[in-house]
Amino acid sequence: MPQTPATLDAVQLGSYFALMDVAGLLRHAVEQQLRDDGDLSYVQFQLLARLALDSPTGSERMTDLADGVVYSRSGLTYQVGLLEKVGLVDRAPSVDDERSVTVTVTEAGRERVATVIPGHVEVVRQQLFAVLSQQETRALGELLAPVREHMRSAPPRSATTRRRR
Amino acid sequence: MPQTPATLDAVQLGSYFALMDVAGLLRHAVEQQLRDDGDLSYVQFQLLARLALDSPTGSERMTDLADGVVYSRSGLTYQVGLLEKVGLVDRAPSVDDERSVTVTVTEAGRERVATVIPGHVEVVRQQLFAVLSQQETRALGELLAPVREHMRSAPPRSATTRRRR
DNA sequence: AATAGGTGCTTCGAATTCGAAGCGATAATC
DNA sequence: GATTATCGCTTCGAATTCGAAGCACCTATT
Repeated sequence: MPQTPATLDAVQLGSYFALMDVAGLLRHAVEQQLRDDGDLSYVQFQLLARLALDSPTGSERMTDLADGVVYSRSGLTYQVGLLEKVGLVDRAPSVDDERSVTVTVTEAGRERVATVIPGHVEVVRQQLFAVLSQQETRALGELLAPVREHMRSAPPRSATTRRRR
Repeated sequence: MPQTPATLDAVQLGSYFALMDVAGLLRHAVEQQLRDDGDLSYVQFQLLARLALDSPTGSERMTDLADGVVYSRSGLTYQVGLLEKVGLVDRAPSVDDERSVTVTVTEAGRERVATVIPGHVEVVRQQLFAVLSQQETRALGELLAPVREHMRSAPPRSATTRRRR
């Protein structure tokens, strides 16, 4: 295999670091806005948004939520517990499988998402899209979409290709 | 201002989520490799790499380190403390300013970085660059570099543009 | 239909994270 | 040059995170 040197060239390094930095900075900015405007963590927002905006029924099983978000099961239990405590979601055993727990957004949960969205969008626009043209935005998405597919197909929690020591 | 609706179009949303997802998944993969191969967290690796590879002297002030990494001061104190405890860095008061602390990589620290780098590079290549052509890799970097500049210039920890409630 | 194994979620303890408050050291102002 | 503000770092407590272990339920094998 001649084409796999143990180095990243300068272009690759630059892209890699830029990606990680941008995501980190964006996440910080977004988290602060969510905290200020709606008293939500990024994860909580993701969960609520997924339930309120993506799910037709407003409900999902814990496992499906965990798979959507990049997140551990136990962490999910914790965050959903917090959301339930403040009345933004309900939790109930699934009808067809007693093990499963179905999480459902409450009306208050939907309202909270609606409250937070405008500021959220505004931050993302200012931080990320302010410096990207429409074409560049499209290009970015088209570059990253297949990468995401690729990464999701190779589960990150167990696959390091090989493990030494 | 007619060009600032409180919405992100589908293309923007897709790019935004793809970016956050990819970065999150990549970070997971990388953290696992670092843990397995060198018993380092991602932050610790960033710190060591910056000292060992980017700094001519192998030293930096705590504040400069914190600014380079996206990280809180107290978190930095904690992690540098861990690194010092295992002998990968030294910590000493600065000569010119008694308040400052100068952190320096030790020889062991340099070796640790060297140990971890090949696997690290391999993970990044497999997760990220396996699905990107050379041109695409370049394009990604060129898209993100100005974004990073923009974000760094507007400090994320204090600027939410405006805060309600 | 009994047993063995797999699934879905939670509990637990340890580690990591942050912001606020605190402490000396330095800089700025008068 | 004394006082006041600022800076650089650490300590502290609270919150969040994870993986491992545990528990209840479901599925497959016989």
